[in-house]
Amino acid sequence: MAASDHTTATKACYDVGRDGLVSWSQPHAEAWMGLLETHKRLTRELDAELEAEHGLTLSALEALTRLGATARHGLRLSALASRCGLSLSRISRIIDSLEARGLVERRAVDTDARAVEAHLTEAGWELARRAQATHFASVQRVFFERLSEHEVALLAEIFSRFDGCEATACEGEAE
Amino acid sequence: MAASDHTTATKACYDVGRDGLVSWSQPHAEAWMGLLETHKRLTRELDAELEAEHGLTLSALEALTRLGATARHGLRLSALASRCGLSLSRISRIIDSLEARGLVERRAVDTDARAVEAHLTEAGWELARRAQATHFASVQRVFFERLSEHEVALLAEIFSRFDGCEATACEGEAE
DNA sequence: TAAGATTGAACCCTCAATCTTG
DNA sequence: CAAGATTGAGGGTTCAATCTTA
Repeated sequence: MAASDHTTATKACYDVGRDGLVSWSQPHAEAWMGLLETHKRLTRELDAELEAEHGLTLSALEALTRLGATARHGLRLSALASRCGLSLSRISRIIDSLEARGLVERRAVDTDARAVEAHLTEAGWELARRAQATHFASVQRVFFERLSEHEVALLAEIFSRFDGCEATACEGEAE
Repeated sequence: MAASDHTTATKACYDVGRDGLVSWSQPHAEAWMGLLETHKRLTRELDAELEAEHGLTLSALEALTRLGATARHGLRLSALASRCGLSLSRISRIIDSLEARGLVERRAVDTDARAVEAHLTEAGWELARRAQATHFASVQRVFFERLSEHEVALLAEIFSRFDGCEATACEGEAE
């Protein structure tokens, strides 16, 4: 695997092997691949659990949670999409399915006839709380239990650097 | 958001707010959400770039790379699936599309008539090297450039704890 | 013209069913 | 019967096209 030994150079993160194929130095490979694989493993497990227990997908739970986090338990679809990091198209269909289950309802906005707000119903609010409780316990079990407090803080700091925050997402709209 | 103050208790990672909705303590929220959002952001950017430059998806590049990493530039579909962390079904279709582009070919295995091996063609091998080179540079740009060497090692160590390594994936098959 | 939302097409992925061979 | 592979169905997601309204 012909690892590069000049650990002083911050830039040399990968090498070309004798056969012409590129490969990272070991810690780099493990950090990047580890991010991908850890994400895949954890989200699969959490998603399956959430689906089995509440018939919700991770994205649907996030939508419910974002709605529940606002004062009026409602948000415009476009605002919800941007907060969830999903396309407006996807959010529209997620709301379709939540509405069909009676967890959410669409309401017209009187100040702007183009807009639609999704609002939690009583059932939606109750499911949001129940699902969040079990989901949080699951995340605790599969993720936080393997980390020290110090490491949690470290990860929080590191991931905050990738926060993008691309203009539109940061406009602090009223709730 | 009514944060819990007993930082000595390692277990208290979330609280129930005055309104009944659960929320994590801030560093926990940022660590977990940060993992999800960072993964989403980075893979989207890398995937788009890879698609634009080489017409490959992240998974297709991984398949090509795994094949190129073996001595014979070939692997059984089931072995490839387990190394990529994808379903055999998905791998079969990825190989379909790579084969249609002349990057890979399916070969029968003489010792087991049920098995099929995917082998890199000359064109596939060349694309693998080119795509890897630009992809590695992209990962460097969007990921490693924001991390110190120490942090890379830290992340590698942390993510290794989530390695699952569930029996079948760990049987060191010959290449 | 542009913004908010919806819809159709297409891709990535998994699961279950099927077919073939050990 | 079990293992390797393929195929059909279905869900999650995005993009482009469309419709309505600011």
